[in-house]
Amino acid sequence: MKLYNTKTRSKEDFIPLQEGQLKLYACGPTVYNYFHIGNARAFIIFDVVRRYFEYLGYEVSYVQNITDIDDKIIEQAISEHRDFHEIADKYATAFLEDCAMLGIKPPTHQPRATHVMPQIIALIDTLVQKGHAYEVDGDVYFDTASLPEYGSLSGKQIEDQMTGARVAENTQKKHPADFTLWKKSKPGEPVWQSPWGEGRPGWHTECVVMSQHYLGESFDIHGGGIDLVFPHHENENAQAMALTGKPLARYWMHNGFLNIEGEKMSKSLKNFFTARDILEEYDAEVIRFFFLSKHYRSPIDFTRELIEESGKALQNFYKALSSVDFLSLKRTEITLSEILDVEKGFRDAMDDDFNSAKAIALLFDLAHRIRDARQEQTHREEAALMLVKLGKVLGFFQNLQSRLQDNMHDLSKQLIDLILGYRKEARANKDWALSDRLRDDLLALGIVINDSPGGSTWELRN
RNA sequence: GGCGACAUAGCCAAGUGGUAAGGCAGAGGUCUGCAAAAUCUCCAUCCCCGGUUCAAAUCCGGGUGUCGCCUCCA
Repeated sequence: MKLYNTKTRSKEDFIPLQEGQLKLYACGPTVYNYFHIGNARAFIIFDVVRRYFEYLGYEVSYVQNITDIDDKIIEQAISEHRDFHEIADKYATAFLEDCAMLGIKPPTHQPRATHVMPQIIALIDTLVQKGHAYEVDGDVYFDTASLPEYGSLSGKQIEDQMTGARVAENTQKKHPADFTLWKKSKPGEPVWQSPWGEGRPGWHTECVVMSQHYLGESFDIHGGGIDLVFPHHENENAQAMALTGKPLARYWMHNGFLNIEGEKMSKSLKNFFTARDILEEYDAEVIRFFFLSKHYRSPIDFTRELIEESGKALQNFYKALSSVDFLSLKRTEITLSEILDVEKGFRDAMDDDFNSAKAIALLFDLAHRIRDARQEQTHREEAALMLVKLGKVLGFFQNLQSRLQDNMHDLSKQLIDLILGYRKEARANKDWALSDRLRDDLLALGIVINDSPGGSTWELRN
């Protein structure tokens, strides 16, 4: 298993801290709004990381935070004229709903920042006592100069980067790179009591507290979007280094950005889509296919044409599974070496820094085998079993049964409507013998015809 | 100013030294009363220039182009 580590900018062999166990942390949302389609990409990618490790037999602890106190939430609360708690709850609930819609398996733990406030304050206090943080008039800052390793994750040299960068003047800080750990409250803002007076936590600290609480002071993989490398993850790691002398995580994984029609998604360009918007229009599984058909570290361009293309491509799997009547398969064993080789190829692809695009190509290979009329029946069934097995590792086929049954259901309805069409024609020709025969035959199948002046309808007899 | 990513067929996209996966679209064959479906086959030498090598999409150097980060951001 190799994965690309942002910290070293290279692919490395993955070696877990404890054999057979994966401690994974991926940054969740700040719940000030519905999350957008770019967030969805990250959530789906780390869902697949988690599923793949589980498939490999790892015992996975997957923690994802819900940051429910932050400037943006306060701003949103003001604009909606509501309490910040209500806003945070509203969007946290929406977040969970949307993730479920996307077929994302719930993380092992999903802690909220406001539930760990004593620990956040304790962490900041420790940093102050260790000389890595300082207070100025109710605000507490992390002292980046106190940590020689600061910048090592993102590859930034503090002195260089600040020239020309748009960094707001803050005369309170000792150094422009110093970041806020604790923020003195302004009137009307939510407050917690602290050794530095009433205030609230800055960004970055809650992730350190929550990840270490569930995963230990240093864990295996920390993930998030590429934009989080700096400053968020750099600052998280700095706190951990200052606290324990050890990095927060051994491997840092970051997914690439999502653009819309070739442009950066932004509210001002009016190309900002929430996952909720997209899910109204497209199937979650199609969205997942779209994301996984490209490597997670590459930028991805979101267009309707490409989503629709993904839908067509995905349809191949269902056609194949329908052709073997997958739901009626009794066998579960896969013994054919050719099919097992495909599984090996799938693992090789996924072991290579989660090459899901290559893995999907192997799923098509299976679909192709299933649909190839020249194959022996047994081979087709084994290929179908493997297709579902591997597809599920990527999070596909979660509603396989209803999906395949719905197809059948729709077909039945269409067939009945078709027969009713013939009967209508027969009745128009006063061919009562045929008309009655059609009605009786349908009735024998439990389908009741109701004739009315406006036409005929049908229902199933209970 | 600093840092980084990317550039593969009409489109999307894998591929880090040995002669270009897969998907969408397209073309042709089989099948077929016609059509559709199904199925089979076909469709690129990898942005440009130079270098290393028996051999490069793949390594090195130089261009060109696109995008991103350094400010809240997945």
